[in-house]
Amino acid sequence: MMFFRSNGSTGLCYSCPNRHFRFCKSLLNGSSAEFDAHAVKNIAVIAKQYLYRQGDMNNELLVLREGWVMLTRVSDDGKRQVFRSVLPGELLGFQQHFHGPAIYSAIALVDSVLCKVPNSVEYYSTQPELALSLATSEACDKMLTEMYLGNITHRKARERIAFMALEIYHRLMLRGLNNEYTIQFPLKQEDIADTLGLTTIHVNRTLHAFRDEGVLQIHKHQLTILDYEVLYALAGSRFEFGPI
Amino acid sequence: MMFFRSNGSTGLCYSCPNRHFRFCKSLLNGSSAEFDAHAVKNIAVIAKQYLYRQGDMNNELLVLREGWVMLTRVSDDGKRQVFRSVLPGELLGFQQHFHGPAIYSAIALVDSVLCKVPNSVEYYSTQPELALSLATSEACDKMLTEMYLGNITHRKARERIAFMALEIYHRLMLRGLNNEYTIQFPLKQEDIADTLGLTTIHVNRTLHAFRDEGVLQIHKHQLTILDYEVLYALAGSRFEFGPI
DNA sequence: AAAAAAAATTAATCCAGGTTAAGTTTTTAA
DNA sequence: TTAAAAACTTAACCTGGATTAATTTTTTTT
Repeated sequence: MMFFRSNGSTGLCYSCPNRHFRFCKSLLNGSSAEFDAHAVKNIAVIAKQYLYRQGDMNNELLVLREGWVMLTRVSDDGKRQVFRSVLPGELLGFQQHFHGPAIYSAIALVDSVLCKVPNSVEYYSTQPELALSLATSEACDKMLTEMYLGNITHRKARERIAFMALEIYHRLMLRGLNNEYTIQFPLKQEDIADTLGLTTIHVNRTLHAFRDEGVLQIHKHQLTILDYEVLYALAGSRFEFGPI
Repeated sequence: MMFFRSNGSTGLCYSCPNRHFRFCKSLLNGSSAEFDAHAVKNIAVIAKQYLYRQGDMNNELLVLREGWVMLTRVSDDGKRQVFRSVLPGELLGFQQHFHGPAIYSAIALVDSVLCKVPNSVEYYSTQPELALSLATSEACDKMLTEMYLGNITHRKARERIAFMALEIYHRLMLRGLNNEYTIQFPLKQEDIADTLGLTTIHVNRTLHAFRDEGVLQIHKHQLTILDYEVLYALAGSRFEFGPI
């Protein structure tokens, strides 16, 4: 774990903004004496650090406490696929085989803090509520991936970008991480391109058009929705069937 | 459940070809007295019947025993997305909210038999191993969806079709449902198109080219791989990181 | 503060796959 | 057994976005 710069502090679940959501809620609600919320290990990473890389074994199971993590995979032919962004409160690192190789890399895009959670079959085999929470978390990720699949398949560049912007805005808004119509947005044009199956050049062209039209603006790592109605019409309200 | 034609028989898990795999294995291994493997309700559907439709509430949780089920969703703009095929032994119908609306429709492409499995939070809250099996099942679906996302994003029509053919062949082979290099293949060209984000016309063109080149052939609902090496090279071995 | 690297921008050309518009064949229903 | 519907096929043309090739701006490192 040489990539991590641990701040050494014990967890502070009881004051964590994520404590009422998703996996954290189940962890804290559990009647288990085995899990001590005060003993959650915080892990701090700085921007551009990898949490793990595709192929790595024995990964941790983590919840993102604050920051922004992006999941990417480079295929044989050298092309990079960005799968999705992991936002605060979301689980990271669960897969079919607990200790099998990771199929994608996880990179922190900004300084981030993550919390280590139990990651053994044995542990979850005694905690049905937590195991079910794992299942729910996976179902949410699956649904998000399916939404992107449906968005990219058959749709044009403008619609794809509109969808992606609204989807991320929506997901951050549910966490109260927006400021009116503005959000922090650490993704580069290349990241957007590799998420949506476009070239950087075409993403640039399209973003320019959106700015000229007063629809959407990305400037200095801030994304601002200038015309929600137009963006919504372009996105096709697909993002609304997403996970809660 | 008026769509279903139940054969009324009790389940025969102990002679089911799926009993050693995935969710079924966990069901049967469970020491719970609550689940009686002899009481599994079989549900038979004929080809072209919907198991449920997008928007339906209170869906069953099902395992496909035999046959072929396809998951599709029609979006606002009338376009249809095919998400994936569900093959024997796979779980069907789990989602974030047990009794929320289905986000896609499930249709049987051939006469099929499904088994009803427990579908209440309460049940899984007492069965940690089963809950964990749900999580694993969702992780597998998620990985498959991610594979398709990576395949479709940035790749050309020939590669997409090669990938899809090999992926399905591979998944059926693991179940022993192949005959040498031939599999039963109930998908229409339109289904392939709606899976991969292509037009029916271009799928037709490409399949013709594959047949002329001696790579792949689909005829009378049978898919035959004529040149595995070439297909494998086109697919980019992406399908190998899939679920087991 | 200067140098180097990364990211964003702009323009010109090109092509994979979409669109439109017929066919033809196969399957299903009457 | 025939009629109708669904699925498949073929061809001509067109366009959204890829490719190639610079240049400029911003960010990071020294």
